[in-house]
Amino acid sequence: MQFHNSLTGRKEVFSPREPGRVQIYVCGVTVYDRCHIGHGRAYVVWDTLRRYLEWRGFGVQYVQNFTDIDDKIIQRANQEARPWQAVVEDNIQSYYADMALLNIKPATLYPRAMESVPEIKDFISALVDKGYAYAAAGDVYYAVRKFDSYGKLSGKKIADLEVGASERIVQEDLARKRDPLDFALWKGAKPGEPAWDSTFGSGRPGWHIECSAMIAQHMGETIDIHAGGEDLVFPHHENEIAQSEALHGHPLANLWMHNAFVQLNGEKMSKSLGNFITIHEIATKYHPLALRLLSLQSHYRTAINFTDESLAAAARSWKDIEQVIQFGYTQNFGASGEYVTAYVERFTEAMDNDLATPQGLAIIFELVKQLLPERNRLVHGGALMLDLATLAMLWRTLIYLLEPLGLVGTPAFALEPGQAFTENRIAPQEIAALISERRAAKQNKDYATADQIRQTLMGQGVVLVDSRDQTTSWHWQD
RNA sequence: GGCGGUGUAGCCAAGCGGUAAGGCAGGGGCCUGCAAAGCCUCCACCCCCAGUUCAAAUCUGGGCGCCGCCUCCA
Repeated sequence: MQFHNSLTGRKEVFSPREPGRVQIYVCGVTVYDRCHIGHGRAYVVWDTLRRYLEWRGFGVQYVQNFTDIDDKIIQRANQEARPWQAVVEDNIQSYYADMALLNIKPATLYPRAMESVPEIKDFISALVDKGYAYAAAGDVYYAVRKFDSYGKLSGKKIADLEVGASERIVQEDLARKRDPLDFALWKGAKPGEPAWDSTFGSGRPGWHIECSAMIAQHMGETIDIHAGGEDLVFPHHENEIAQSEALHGHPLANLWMHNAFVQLNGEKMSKSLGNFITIHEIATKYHPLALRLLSLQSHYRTAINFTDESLAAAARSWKDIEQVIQFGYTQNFGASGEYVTAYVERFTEAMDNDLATPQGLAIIFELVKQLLPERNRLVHGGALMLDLATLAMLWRTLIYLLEPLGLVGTPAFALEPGQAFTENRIAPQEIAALISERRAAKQNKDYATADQIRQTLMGQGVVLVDSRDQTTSWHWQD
């Protein structure tokens, strides 16, 4: 099993520190707003990593934080004229709901930064004691130049950074910092903002220190995998490394993995740019697993350009998979039994190669392509081409392979997809009446009337299927 | 400007030196009163130029385009 390590820039054989056990930490969201489809892609990717490792037999500790204090949260609370805690709580609940839509397994632990303030303060004190950090007028800064390997993750050199930093420096911060590159570990309290007491004075933690402190608190000094969005490589993850490795003297994580972004019209989608579509919004129009499928159709290190066309295509593909899944359940093919090992081997080989989900999905579609026509033959009254035992084995293999991709199971849907269309459906008795009316018309060779009835029902989402034996069956369009 | 990534059909995408997987969309045919479903079938000068090689989408060199990071951001 190989994964791409951002630290070395190449694929490496994966070997956890303890055999059979993997610790993964993923940087979570700052909870001042709802999640957009970019967040969805990111967490689908890391959930798939987690599921795949579990599928391969590892025990996985998956920890993902919430940043629950920050300038934007304070700003949002002021706008909405309510406590920052309320903004945080609402958005965390929305986060859980949105992730459930995408069939993302709950993390082992969701630590919140504000629950770890004591640990954060201790961490900062220890860095000060070791000479890596210094207090300045109520703030505490990390002295970047003290950490020799600063820049090793992002490939940046201190000399290159100086230019950028000096151009954008905020004058009042510069006055306190010994060096423009230094970053805040503790921010001195400002009037009217939430603050916590500390030996450095009243204030709140900087963003980067949260993750370092919470990883140490909940997972240990070195973990197997640290993951997050590629935008976090610099400065966030670089700073985490500087903090944790300066204090502990050994690697924070052996493997660093980063997901590429979702673009909208060729441009980065982000809260800052304001060009985002929320997961919630998508789920009212499409089955949310179509979004999961779309995310997995691209490799996690490749940008996805999100368009209506690509989502619509994914929705059609998802419908095929969904129909095949349903087919097996109605046929009672059973979840246990033999698999077609050739498919399992090819799937495993693809996924072992840096989580190559597009190739994994190609194998999924090979199975779907065999099963779907059989399902359709059955629905439309034709005879099956394959025997049931073979179909059952193919179906079981499909279900088995869909599991690590998170495309099967029972997602806790907060919204019923397509609910708007199902509420006012035509009654089956009415359909039956129209079918017999149409049969009479057909017998009289009144095809105009027959076609009109077909059209009418089609408008109601009902598809009529004529069989050779003069009978007509029907099913919902979706 | 520095660092990183990427460029394969209308769209997504595989490919890791041996003559272009798979999916979506689309075209044609058989079947059908019309449909649906099924079956058959069609659909790529691999960003450009120059090398290496018997052989290159794949390797080397040089261009060009797009994206990201360098500032809060998955």
